[in-house]
Amino acid sequence: MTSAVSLADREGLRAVSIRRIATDLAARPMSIYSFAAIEHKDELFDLMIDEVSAELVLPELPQNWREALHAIALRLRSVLLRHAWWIDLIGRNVLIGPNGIRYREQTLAALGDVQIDDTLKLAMLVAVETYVVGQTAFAIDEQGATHGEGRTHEQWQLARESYQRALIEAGNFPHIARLEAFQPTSPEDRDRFFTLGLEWLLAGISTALDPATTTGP
Amino acid sequence: MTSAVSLADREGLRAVSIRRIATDLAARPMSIYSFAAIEHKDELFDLMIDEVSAELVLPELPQNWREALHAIALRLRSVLLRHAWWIDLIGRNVLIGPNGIRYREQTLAALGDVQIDDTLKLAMLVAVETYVVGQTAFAIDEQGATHGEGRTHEQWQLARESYQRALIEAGNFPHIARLEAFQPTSPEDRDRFFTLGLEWLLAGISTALDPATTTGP
DNA sequence: ACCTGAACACCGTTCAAGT
DNA sequence: ACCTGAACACCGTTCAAGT
Repeated sequence: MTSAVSLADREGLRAVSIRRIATDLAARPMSIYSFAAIEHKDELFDLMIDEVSAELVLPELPQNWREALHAIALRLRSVLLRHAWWIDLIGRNVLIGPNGIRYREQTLAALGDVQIDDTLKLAMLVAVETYVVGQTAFAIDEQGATHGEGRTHEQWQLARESYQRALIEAGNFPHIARLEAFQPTSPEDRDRFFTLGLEWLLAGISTALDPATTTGP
Repeated sequence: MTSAVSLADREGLRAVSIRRIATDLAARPMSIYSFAAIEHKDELFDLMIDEVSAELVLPELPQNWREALHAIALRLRSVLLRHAWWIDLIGRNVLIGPNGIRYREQTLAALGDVQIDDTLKLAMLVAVETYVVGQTAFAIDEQGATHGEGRTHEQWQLARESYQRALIEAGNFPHIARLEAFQPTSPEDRDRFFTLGLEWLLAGISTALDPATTTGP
């Protein structure tokens, strides 16, 4: 459902309704069920996720496992940021469609030549993937892309700051006060946090692998 | 809103409606807005999140930074699993309430004695936290706690397996076929994946810290 | 000025009436 | 047997009527 995806990209997941899509397609609400071959609205979300999953597959995968995982992580993050509504479905819809499988095959291929236990291999891929998902959820949350339904982003940010400043001044929070940790992060901060953490995770994975068994330099 | 939290725990976030809560409280729908001091339903979710955020705060924080981060990560995971609906809000509602601030203060305290750049410190905390959120989203997704609205979990699992088996057999996915990677993971697998990845991440963070500056042994 | 019930503008989905 | 429009059982929120 290309139209559903672009609708969600533009107006958020809340705007995606059977009736709205029907109107956009100049069809009747009930026609959507037969047209998209779905029984419930949730299956529409599955289709949307599979559609954007196609964007996850890289044209070429670096030979070196670490570079490959790095490239996969960056791509996943950019796709999730491009389709921020995906985060709202992250606990509900497993990657099960055809494109999801292609993506899974590629992630497995990234560690294909590494000679380790299969469970460990899967654990490494899951660790990187879940890290990226978590970081992106944080980024989307912080950028407040999905907040400004009633008020603008600026208004929301202002309300948050003054509310929190009052809370912090009322209580005893030395670490927060020192760090000014409740300042909303900038996009640059979020990029930097993401890259730093990814490197730490990959470094940890690297030490868990016997260097002799890897294909990389 | 204790009643809203327990309702979400029992029946999922979808069941949480202004009208349903009003009925449970033997009140009129519109009374909820003044009773909970909210202007929009989204603010009810903020209140729910702050309520369960109280469970994040540990009674005692280990002195050693690595043990402290480990304990914080385990607690966050268990709270998120106990209130699985939280994942559905993960991209929408920043932790801004009073209890969220107490939690933030404690996480900052975990690295309080470590002598490093403040931004780096924040990056480490964000890395651990987002990793836990991502892993927990994966776990909730896999356990399918939120799926069984129409069909039971078993039916859903079966449908998923046969659908995917067909897809995999039709295409050319050597790595998936070899690993049987699309088998749904067991709870034990998910626990193991979580712990392994957390150790890798903490190991990576550890190497980024000059060992001499840490307080641990 | 405050409260509140009816009303409005939406939902997803059922189901019976029509072909 | 299939399609489809009306209807049902919900939503969040507005707003005017009542106090």
